[in-house]
Amino acid sequence: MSNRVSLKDIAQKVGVSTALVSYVLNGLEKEKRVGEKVVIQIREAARELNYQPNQIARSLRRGSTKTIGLIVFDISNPFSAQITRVIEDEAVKNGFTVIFGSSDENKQKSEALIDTFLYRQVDGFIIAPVEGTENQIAGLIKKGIPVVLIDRYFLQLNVSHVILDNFKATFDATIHLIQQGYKQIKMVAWLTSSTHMQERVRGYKEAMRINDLQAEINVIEVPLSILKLETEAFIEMKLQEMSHMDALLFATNSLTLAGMYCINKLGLKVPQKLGIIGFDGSEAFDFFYAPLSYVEQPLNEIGTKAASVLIGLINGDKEIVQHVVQPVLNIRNSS
Amino acid sequence: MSNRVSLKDIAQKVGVSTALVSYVLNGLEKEKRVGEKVVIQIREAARELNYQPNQIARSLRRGSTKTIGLIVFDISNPFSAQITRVIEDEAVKNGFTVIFGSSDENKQKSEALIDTFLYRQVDGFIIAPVEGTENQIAGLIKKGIPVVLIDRYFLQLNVSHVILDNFKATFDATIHLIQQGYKQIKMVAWLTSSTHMQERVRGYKEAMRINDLQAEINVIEVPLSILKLETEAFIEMKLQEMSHMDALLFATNSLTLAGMYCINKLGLKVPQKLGIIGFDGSEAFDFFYAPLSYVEQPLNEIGTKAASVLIGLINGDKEIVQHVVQPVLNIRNSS
DNA sequence: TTGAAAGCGTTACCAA
DNA sequence: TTGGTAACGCTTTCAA
Repeated sequence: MSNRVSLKDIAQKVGVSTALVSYVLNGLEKEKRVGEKVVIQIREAARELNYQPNQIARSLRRGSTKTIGLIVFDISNPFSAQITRVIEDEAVKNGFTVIFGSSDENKQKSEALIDTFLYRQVDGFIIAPVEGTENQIAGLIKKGIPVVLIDRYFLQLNVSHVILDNFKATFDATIHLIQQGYKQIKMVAWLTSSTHMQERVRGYKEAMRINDLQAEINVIEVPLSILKLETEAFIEMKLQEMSHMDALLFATNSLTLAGMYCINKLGLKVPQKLGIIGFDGSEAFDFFYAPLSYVEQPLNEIGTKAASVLIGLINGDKEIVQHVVQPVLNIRNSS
Repeated sequence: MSNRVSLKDIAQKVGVSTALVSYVLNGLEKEKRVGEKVVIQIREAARELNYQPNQIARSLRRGSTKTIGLIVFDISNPFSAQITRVIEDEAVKNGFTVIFGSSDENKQKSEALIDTFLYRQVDGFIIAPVEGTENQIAGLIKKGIPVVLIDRYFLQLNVSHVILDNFKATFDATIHLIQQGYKQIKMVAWLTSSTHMQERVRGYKEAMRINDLQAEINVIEVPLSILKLETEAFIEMKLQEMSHMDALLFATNSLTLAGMYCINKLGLKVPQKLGIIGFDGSEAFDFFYAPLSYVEQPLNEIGTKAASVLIGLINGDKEIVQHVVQPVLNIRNSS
């Protein structure tokens, strides 16, 4: 009972060529000066046969699919999911559909996804790029395919991106901790050479430095290769080794959550014995016994901007847009 | 610098027809008995020219897109996001790509998404169906398009689905509360005639009934139309009106979270004065001062099963599969 | 063993 | 002004 009605069926029924039907159904009847009665007949027939245009055929012909390929780290992660939602809305508003994939921070998966999306002729990409995939991104650019990076970028690559002011994020957070009287402030970060992580570490260090606290600078670097459950154990171990420490600044959401479990387990008193600032929001932060202060990324702005820049590029904009959004420091009971 | 290399380019370069190239690049050289040197030449040329097959053209020709259309309520909601991830993995494993959209529990959006995905010729749908969209789903079935519903289903509709045993979920939870000595157990649910919600309410009522607690049955019904922030205020109001109550059972994740905010605000002592059981997991549950007991849906099973059933249908299975998964009751400090 | 050619459903060029 | 018809890139049948 498949409803495969094509332009040809309508054309036959009305007794005209498919061209006319196409014009009318695309609203070009004025421009192409199609006879009035023919227009009405075609409209009528289309409704009667319940005609549904075939986007695949249209895409093949037009050379554009009205599809955006989105690559995030993990769609089940709230950060990815929220930004995906914002991108979806902006895409739909502009008549685009989103196909997505999760890279799991894995180079091979990233490449496989890019290839799949290329085969499917996406009009452009929004990518949260995995470390070490400069060449994959560069390859897209060389092919002339519109790309916007989010969350992270590559210094050597002249590509549009929308990212957080990572330096300012941790700089402000550290300054706040110092103002609250904390001095032995340690940071928990991922061990990676990614620019965004380097910038977050630099923000912390710089804030410490200009307050004459160099001696206290100490970054707990968690290897990326570690499994989720091990993260907690690793941080716990490091915290116990730490001889003096009165505040902790976390570099990402996942590290914050792992840290919260540790702090609960070790029974550290927040904020009296230990000040904490987390990264990104989470409902879990609200229910920690001392609701967490945290650095908030304006996800709406990032997503909307990324999508609109990409759609601009798809529509022919030539200008590379590198947009930096400002973090918001939400202060609550934990610092 | 666009890399538009087609079969024809390779054919020309090697001096053969596009048919041969197609065979070789699809691995049919044995079956079609293509000459050995020709095979090698074609492979070589394809690599040299960096040939990328055009899925759009292939889809048009084959009449299948290897694409799954996924409609969830809201991709930014962790429940949707997690199940999406599972579906993604299963899809990728089988060579499918996922296009998705958020319905926001809105009939119009649901219909628009279905239409968009139809135009795009998806091979099948996985849908968490919005209340009142029976006809939209029925329309797909009538067209012969494979559909699998998740989370909810329609009694009148004979469609494949994968859902939770909703009755058992709340029945078991209520029984547990009763066994812990709670008697004045109230339920917080959405006000809707959806089967899944009705079943959850029924599970609660039945457990109360068989324990001679009919008199205590009381369902706080939150209107669906309410805004997120209002949910909290509404529940708070109802809780204050409640003259006697010693336990609360929440019917969904969002209601649980809203309830947790209220309980914190009203300063109710959990579990001494009030037992709580939530629905679905959440990191926030872990950090509530009395870590929450909750009914867990096996999301992995739901997603995997839904995807595999759908792929089965796409590949020609005729059988309608209606799969019910079992809830897991996780008991912790709050009950 | 190979190739010509017919489509898939649409759009858009160009001829009348 | 209107309407054929070629072409988008691929698969697949049929003939050579």
